[in-house]
Amino acid sequence: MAMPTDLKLDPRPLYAQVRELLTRRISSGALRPGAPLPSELQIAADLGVSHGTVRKALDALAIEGLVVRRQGKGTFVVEQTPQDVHFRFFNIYTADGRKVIPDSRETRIKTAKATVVERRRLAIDTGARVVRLRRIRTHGDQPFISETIVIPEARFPGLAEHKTIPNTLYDLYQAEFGVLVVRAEDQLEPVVADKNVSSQLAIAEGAPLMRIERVAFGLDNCPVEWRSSLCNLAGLQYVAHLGQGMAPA
Amino acid sequence: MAMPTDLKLDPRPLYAQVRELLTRRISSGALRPGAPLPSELQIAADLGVSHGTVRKALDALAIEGLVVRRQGKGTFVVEQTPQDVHFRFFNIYTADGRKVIPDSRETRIKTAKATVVERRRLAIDTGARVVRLRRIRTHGDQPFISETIVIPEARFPGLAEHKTIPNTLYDLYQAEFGVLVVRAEDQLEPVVADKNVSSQLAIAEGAPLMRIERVAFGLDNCPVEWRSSLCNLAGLQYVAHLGQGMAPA
DNA sequence: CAGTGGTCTAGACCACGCG
DNA sequence: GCGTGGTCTAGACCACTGA
Repeated sequence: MAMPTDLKLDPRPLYAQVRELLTRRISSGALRPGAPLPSELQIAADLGVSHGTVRKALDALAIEGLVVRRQGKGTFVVEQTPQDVHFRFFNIYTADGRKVIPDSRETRIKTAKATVVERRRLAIDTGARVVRLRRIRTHGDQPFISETIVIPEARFPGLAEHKTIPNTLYDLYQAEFGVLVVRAEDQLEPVVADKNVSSQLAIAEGAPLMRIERVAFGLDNCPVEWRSSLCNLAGLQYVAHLGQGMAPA
Repeated sequence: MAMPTDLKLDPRPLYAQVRELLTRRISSGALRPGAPLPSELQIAADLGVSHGTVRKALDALAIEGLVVRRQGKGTFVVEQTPQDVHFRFFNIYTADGRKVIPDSRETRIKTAKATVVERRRLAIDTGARVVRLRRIRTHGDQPFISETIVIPEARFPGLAEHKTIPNTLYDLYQAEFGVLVVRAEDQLEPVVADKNVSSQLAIAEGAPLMRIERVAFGLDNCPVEWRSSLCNLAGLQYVAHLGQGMAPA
C-alpha cells in the first residue's frame, strides 16, 4: 500500500500512474478475479492523491473491461464468465440477428515445438513449446467450424493434461492461469472447402467457407492465443462493428 | 446560449444534458464541421454549470469522435477528411499488414423507389425514394470490389445530379449534406463468384468472394447508408478488432 | 502575453446495497 | 445507518498555441 518509487519524478500524469499500478496488481495476481479493490477513498489515502484522480484511473480501467464498478458495493476485478466471453468475443449471428451459441466436440490436445508461423503470431522464442487444441464446433448439432487453437505452454502449464476442456476458453484462461484476454484481432478471408475440411463439416468440396484467424491479447498487450477457424456459415453472418472509440494510432 | 428548459427538473445527470445539447447543436448544423466550440469556461458560464461538468461532456463527445480537442487552441467539430474516413471505416489489409487504398471507377447513379429490403435496412417508409450508386473499386489498377451503395434521397437531396463522385463518400456526406457517419455495422459472408460478378472482376466463376453488407449510422443513431459489396480479396484480409480499449502504458 | 485545454485538489451532496 | 460509487462545484496550477 505504500508509495513505490514516489510520484513527482515521473513525468506522466498521476492518474496514469495510478492506473498502471492497479493494472500491475491485477496482472500479477495480487488481486484475483472477482476480488474487490480497495475503495476510492482508501486508494486515495494510501497513495496520497485525491479522490478525483483515483476515480479517473478507475474509470479508465472500467472502460477497458479490466474492472467492474457497482454503485453501493465497490469496484471488482472482472471475472469473465462464459457469457461474458461469448458476448465480447463471439461474432457470428443468424440471419434474423440472434447470436449463435455453439457447442464443441471431438476436442483433441497435443503439445509440440512451435512452428515458424506460430512463433511469429505468438511472439515467442525459437524452441518454445505450444499447446495445440483442435475441435469441431456445432450449431444445433450441425458441425460448422473446424478450429485449431495454439497457446504458448509457458503461460498455460499443465493445460494439455486437462481431462475436460470447456466450450468457452477465455474464462478458463483467467480462472486457472490468471490470463485475462482483453482484446483480439480477427483476420477474415473467404476460401473454398478442400477435401479434408469438407468431410469434417459434411459439406461439398468447393463450398464457400470463411477462414478466421485470430490473435488474442492479454493484459500485458502480448499475444496469448492464436486460433485458425474454417467456418461453414451457410446463412449465418460474421458481424463487425466499426467507428466506436477508435483513435488514430 | 441561454438556458433552454432549465436544468434540475431533468432527472438525468447534468453532464449528460450538456452533452446532448452540444450534440444537437452539431447535428442541427448550428455548429458546422471544423467550427470551434465555445471554450470550456464559456460553455460553463453560459449554462450555469461548473468547468468540470462541461469537461466531462466534452470528453465524452471526443471519445465518440464527434469533436476534436486541441490543447492550447480549442475544441472543434470533427471535419472528416478522406484519410479519416479511410482510417475509421476501411478494414482491408495486405498480407504484410498494410492498409489497402482503393480507387473507384465506373460510378453510376440512379434514383428509384426503395425496395422492401432497402426500406428495412434504412428504416424508411413505404414509397420513399433512394439514390443507388454502383461502382467498381480497384487496388493497383486491378478491379477487386463490386459495390452498390443505397442512401435515402430525403437526406441527400440532389446528390444524384452530382457530376463527379469522390472516392470516399463519408466526407462528402458531411461536407455537402451535414450527415456525419459515426458508426457502422458490417455483416460478412463467404460466397462463390457467379457469372455476372466474375466478368466484372475478371475472375473465374466459382472463385471465393467475400460479401460485405454494411449499414452506416448517423449522429441521430439512424441508418443513413446501406452498401453491399462483393470482394475478391485474393490474399488480402478483412480485419476486425474485438474487445474495447487499447494498450496499457 | 492572454486564452485554451489538461491535470489535480478538497470538499459537498446524492443514490444505491446491505445489514 | 454506514460505506460504496456517482455527480457536481470552485479554484489552483501546468502545458501548449499563437499573436
